[in-house]
Amino acid sequence: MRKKISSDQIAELAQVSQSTVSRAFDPDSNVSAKTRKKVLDIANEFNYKPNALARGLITNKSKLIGIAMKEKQNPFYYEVLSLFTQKLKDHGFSVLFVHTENEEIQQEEIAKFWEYNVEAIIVTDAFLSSDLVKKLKNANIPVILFNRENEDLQCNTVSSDNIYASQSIAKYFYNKKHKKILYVSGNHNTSTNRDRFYGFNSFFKQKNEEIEVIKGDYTFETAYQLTLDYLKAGNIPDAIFGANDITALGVLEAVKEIGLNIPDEVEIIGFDDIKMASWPNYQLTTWSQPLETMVNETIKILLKGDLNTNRRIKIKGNFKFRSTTSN
Amino acid sequence: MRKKISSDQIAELAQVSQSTVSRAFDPDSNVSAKTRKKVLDIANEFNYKPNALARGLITNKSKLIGIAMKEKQNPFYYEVLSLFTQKLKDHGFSVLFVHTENEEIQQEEIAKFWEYNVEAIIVTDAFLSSDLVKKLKNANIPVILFNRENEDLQCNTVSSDNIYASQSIAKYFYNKKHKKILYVSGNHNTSTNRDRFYGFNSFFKQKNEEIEVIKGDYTFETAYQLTLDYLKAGNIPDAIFGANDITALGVLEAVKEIGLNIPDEVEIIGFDDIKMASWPNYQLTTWSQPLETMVNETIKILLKGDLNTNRRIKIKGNFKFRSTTSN
DNA sequence: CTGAAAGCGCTTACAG
DNA sequence: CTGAAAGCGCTTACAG
Repeated sequence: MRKKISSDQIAELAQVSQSTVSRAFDPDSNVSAKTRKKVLDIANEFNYKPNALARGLITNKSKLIGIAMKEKQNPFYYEVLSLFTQKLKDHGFSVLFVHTENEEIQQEEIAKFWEYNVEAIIVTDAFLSSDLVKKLKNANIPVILFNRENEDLQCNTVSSDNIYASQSIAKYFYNKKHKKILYVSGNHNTSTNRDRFYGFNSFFKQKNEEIEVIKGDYTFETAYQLTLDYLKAGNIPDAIFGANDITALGVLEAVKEIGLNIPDEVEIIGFDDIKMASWPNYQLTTWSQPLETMVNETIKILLKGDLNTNRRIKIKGNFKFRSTTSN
Repeated sequence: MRKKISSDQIAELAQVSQSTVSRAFDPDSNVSAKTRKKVLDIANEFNYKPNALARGLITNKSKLIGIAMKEKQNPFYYEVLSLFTQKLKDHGFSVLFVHTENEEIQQEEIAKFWEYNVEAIIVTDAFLSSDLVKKLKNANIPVILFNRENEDLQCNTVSSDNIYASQSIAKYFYNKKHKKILYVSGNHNTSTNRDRFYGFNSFFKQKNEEIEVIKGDYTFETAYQLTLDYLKAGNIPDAIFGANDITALGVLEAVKEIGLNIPDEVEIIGFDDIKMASWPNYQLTTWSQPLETMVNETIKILLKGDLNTNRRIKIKGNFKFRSTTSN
């Protein structure tokens, strides 16, 4: 098994020192144009590329970012992953990816991130114990929570402003003079659900109105089944807020099945604005998360590399009106 | 900015040599139980973990696998990614992930894999030029194509047996005595579409029957729109094969919208068996790809690390009957 | 079972 | 602008 070619060999072929080969690959290094061209040409010919492992070792910058994601069959997070890999690449970072199962990420799940000396860990739709965050901080690995918040955690956080969003949705329903309002929730142990419920519910509380709640889990199946049961029991809401799009789509199908007219008899609003929301058969009105801005803000924090900040960045989204509301 | 603790420092704390610290972390190394415990305890106390970059450099084994994926809003491939990261972890590998845009992956898109010395590259739902494959082979990086095939490419390939599958679907429709058969295709430049069309079409050719074709692109929207146009033009097929589930779901919605009864007037079969296919509102009959087996086979090849094989592994799937067929 | 030492392939002061 | 040399943090023959 032949080994890959190294800078030593390129140096010999180009008749320069190994340091010069190294410099030729660094645009900021002072190398004469002629020498650089010679080196790069030969490197190209032999398909030489600097070994990132060696580089990472000596510079103590792995140029690696760990992304841990708890997949929940929610396409939203795959859009997140795609966006991150693309944008991070623009900054010279590569992505070490790990899939996690639990809402709270365990140390062993991200141990590899540690070993590979990642420059930051982005945790998407899950969180970690404050103990783990502390350990990581000691090891000089900043953690950024994406779309999860936790007051106790000493780390940076980027999410959309869930309370503002759900209040806006509540306000929309309120102005429509809807009386029977239903919230179909997401997982109870998530900050997103907590905030969306809080914003939505507190708005109506203020107006002295009660809302009804179905406890979902951010999946289509649960939302569909429980909403169907609810409707079959004779409950006819005027307006339904599904805690995420997948949930709202489950709601939508249940309402359709019962034969209620959407949006005339029931208005439905989701959250996320995943691609499916715009499918012709759904045309779901939803709250659009400003994904691109969120990703950009995350990368901004990461580029600063400031470990001791504890920022809580919340980004406002906006309505995306389609045909499950009448406006 | 404090640096991470190294084996040197652990050695000093444990009053052993640095080599002994290293050995303590290798279960196959001969270290007395007592020494190992002492070292590991101290390592644990100080959150020391061997630096994978340094290890990769000296062993010339990065324990990194590159996965390149062309996302196509097809949830199937996210299940693939999840499965791979989980199973590879069991073998001590970590995943460098990259998202690509084009059907044919460019060198610069996977240059990072090269630099990080990945032990293999898994390409999912896309392919590479034979030139690139050759270069990678020279650099000692095996490529495994997952769910794409290409006769010209000198690399290993793992996919489900698309021809067998589509022939089985054709046979199913044929035995039902369906006359007007429609195939809604995927992208024409993919091997999956080529094989699925070939298997399906050739079966009917043999029986001297013609099928009709709509040119889709593996997306819901296109399948929905074109099928709707087709139906509105007065075409009423007895049976439709959608080249993947997302396509079949688009077809399903179009057929529903026209008001045809499924499965009595029209039978529909998809391909993949994504989670959505089993959603209560769809209940799509489909051809189930044996995902787990496919992933296992891929990892098997990878563990062998045999660069010069050129295997074409095809795995047979099976029907998953739901309510878009009557049987 | 343990230690001293070489070396993986780079980057980067230092010197000229 | 260029080269010689040190060193990043490991693994692994080699010797004892």
